[in-house]
Amino acid sequence: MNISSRSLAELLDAKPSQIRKDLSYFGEFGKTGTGYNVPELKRQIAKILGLEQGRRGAIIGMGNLGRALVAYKGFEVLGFNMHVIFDNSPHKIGKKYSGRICQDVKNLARVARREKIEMAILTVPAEAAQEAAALVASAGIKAILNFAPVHLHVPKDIRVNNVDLATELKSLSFFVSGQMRSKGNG
Amino acid sequence: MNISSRSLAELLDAKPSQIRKDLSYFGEFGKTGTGYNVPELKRQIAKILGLEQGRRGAIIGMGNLGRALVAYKGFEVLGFNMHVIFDNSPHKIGKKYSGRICQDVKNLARVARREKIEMAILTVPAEAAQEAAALVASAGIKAILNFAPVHLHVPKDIRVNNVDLATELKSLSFFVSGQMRSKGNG
DNA sequence: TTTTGTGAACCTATTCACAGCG
DNA sequence: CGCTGTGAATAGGTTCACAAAA
Repeated sequence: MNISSRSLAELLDAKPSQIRKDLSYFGEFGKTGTGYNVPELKRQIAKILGLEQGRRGAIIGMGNLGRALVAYKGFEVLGFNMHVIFDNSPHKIGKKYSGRICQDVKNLARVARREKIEMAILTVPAEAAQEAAALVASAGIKAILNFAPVHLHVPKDIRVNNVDLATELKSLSFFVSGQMRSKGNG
Repeated sequence: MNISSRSLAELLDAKPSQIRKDLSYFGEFGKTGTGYNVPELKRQIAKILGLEQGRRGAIIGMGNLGRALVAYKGFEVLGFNMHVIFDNSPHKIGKKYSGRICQDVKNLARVARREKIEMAILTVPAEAAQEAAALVASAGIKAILNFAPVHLHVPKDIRVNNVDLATELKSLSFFVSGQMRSKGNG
């Protein structure tokens, strides 16, 4: 099964040249006149993203959002195992969520080492986020997906991706209010 | 209470010139030698984002994530009312979630008009997302915050902001795998 | 002084356009 | 032919650096 940069671009609504340029940064995956072999391209992208061997992560914060994420089945098929869960509340530590026992976040470093955790999802309240991030950092975890609406201060070898729903809604509000130039705002 | 572009930049970790340039697109909010008056700046930004009068939204899809979002208190303080909720399942329609009665998504257009809904949060399964987006579009709603991991095809006067957790995790995986140039990837 | 607002300079990203391969 | 990969050309975004304001 093959696909051209043109079809790929239609699917993602982008320009074909963008697809080709982006892929060209990592290798030559296409065949002139034919396009890209889909299973092969998929394999190559998984390799680029470091998803071949699977990645293990922890979810910190068993509030509504944290519980929703533990229950979510969609990560596993991509090679993510996000099943080690933490909280700081005595009411939650030891309880099971989606079949996993909630651990004390104080033990993050120890458990993370044992479970080979490489990434952390932060679903704690805003007030608790910076402290949680510090724990993550001192546990040697280098990647954080942060849902708390605060800017985290972390050592610069740690990557933080923020998912800020309030910002997304503000962006939509700006669009709805009708003052936008034309293209995307953040 | 005043703040300089320098302090603001430190807080957000950005360059001061970035702060000043960005604000300058919308007006002259600062005082030379003094900086920006904080409450005034806040008011101006709320005005720019169209948040003065508050915005009303619907949440479509009462799965784990949808229920977590209805329960979330953090939107209201920003001026968002996201309390009209929908699903397509007979098991959920008529049930209460965080005190709100779940409506049949088939009635989206009628309810949206009555409730002056301007934005929609989509928390439906991937397979249902395109159909839900079509319903949103025909209800006259022009802004969508989409949590489903699919690219939505909508009329071009509709804005879609995507929150794709799988993409975020892939981005972190790429970082953890250690092949990154130095700065941010999407 | 201090600090804004802004052209100019710089840097990065996107798109074009075409040689060359199958 | 059809289509990729890629330099060259554009466009877009960021940072510099300074005149003017307080």
